[in-house]
Amino acid sequence: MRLAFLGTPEFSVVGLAALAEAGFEIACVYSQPPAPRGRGKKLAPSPVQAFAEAHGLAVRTPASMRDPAEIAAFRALELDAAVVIAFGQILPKEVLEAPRLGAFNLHASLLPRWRGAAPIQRAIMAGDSVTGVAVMRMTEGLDEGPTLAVERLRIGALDTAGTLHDRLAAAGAALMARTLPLIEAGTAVETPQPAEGVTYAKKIRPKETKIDWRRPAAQVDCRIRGLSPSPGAWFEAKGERGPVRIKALLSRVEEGEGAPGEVLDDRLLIACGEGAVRILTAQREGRGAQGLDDFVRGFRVEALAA
RNA sequence: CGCGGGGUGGAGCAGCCCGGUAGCUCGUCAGGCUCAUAACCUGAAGGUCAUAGGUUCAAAUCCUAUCCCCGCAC
Repeated sequence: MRLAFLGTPEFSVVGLAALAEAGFEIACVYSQPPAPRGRGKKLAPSPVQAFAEAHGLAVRTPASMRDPAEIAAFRALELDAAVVIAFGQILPKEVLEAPRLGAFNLHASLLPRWRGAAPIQRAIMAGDSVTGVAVMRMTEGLDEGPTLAVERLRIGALDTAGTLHDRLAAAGAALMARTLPLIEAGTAVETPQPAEGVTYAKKIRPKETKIDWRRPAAQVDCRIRGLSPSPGAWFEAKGERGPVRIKALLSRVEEGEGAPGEVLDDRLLIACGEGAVRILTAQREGRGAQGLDDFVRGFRVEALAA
């Protein structure tokens, strides 16, 4: 099968690698153009672009797929199908309809729940116990197309967006690789998404990352794990030279009572609006992530900053 | 040239401002105590203080350059 692959972040790389490995012909890889990333605001290629170049695949990084010249070039590829995994751009109808069989998207949620940008994080933040991956035929609406294959995955109590991301990426990559042949054979069944249960996974905003200890422990815990490892939920503790910003990367709900934000013991047990949360993995500014034992050895949290 | 933090025995940190004996918590090893222990007590091993220069009688500490890690912003 002759494919174009459109994707940008690490999540997409897993899918691209799987398709290449499975022997699909990757006519061209599309990714978002290099953008200033990381420290020093240096221009860096997206993970997908980096992977594609390292593996000798043709890559294009147009600023917009709406560009008529870009659309013409896309048509000229004479594709069987386009595979889109977290590309980061809305694709015009002309692009979706250019490949012989159409364009197919891998989405990391049980559609129609969590359509949109940050489905993995939102699922954990909402306290969902199950999520999944879905292959769907792309239509013009945002993640509204009919699904062709779905796989469910449980969300564990200690799952973070990071661990779940990895499992979903692997499961999704395999699902896509399995489903494409069915699509080509014409045996794949398209199921319209139900009208009920639609939710949207909005992009994570920095404002959402500060921990609000007044919320119930379960919610605080979900937020911590849903935002971990990136961008990370954080709070400020009282340090000798002023407040120290600490990221909570993994937590667990525990018994405990106290005023919200009260430090209940010397092992990062902090009172919430209801119950308490113990932080199991933490990271302070300038340092790497540390497990509870290591963190506590070098930095004692006695009270949170006001 | 975006802003900032950090690299100190195996792990996590303090010491740096105000140069002068290598400190703390833990781990490891040996011994002791104990019915016993991840508990407690005693002792020991283990460090080119990221790297390269410089200043100085003397540098973990001050100056310069380089490498690596991290947070914010993006």
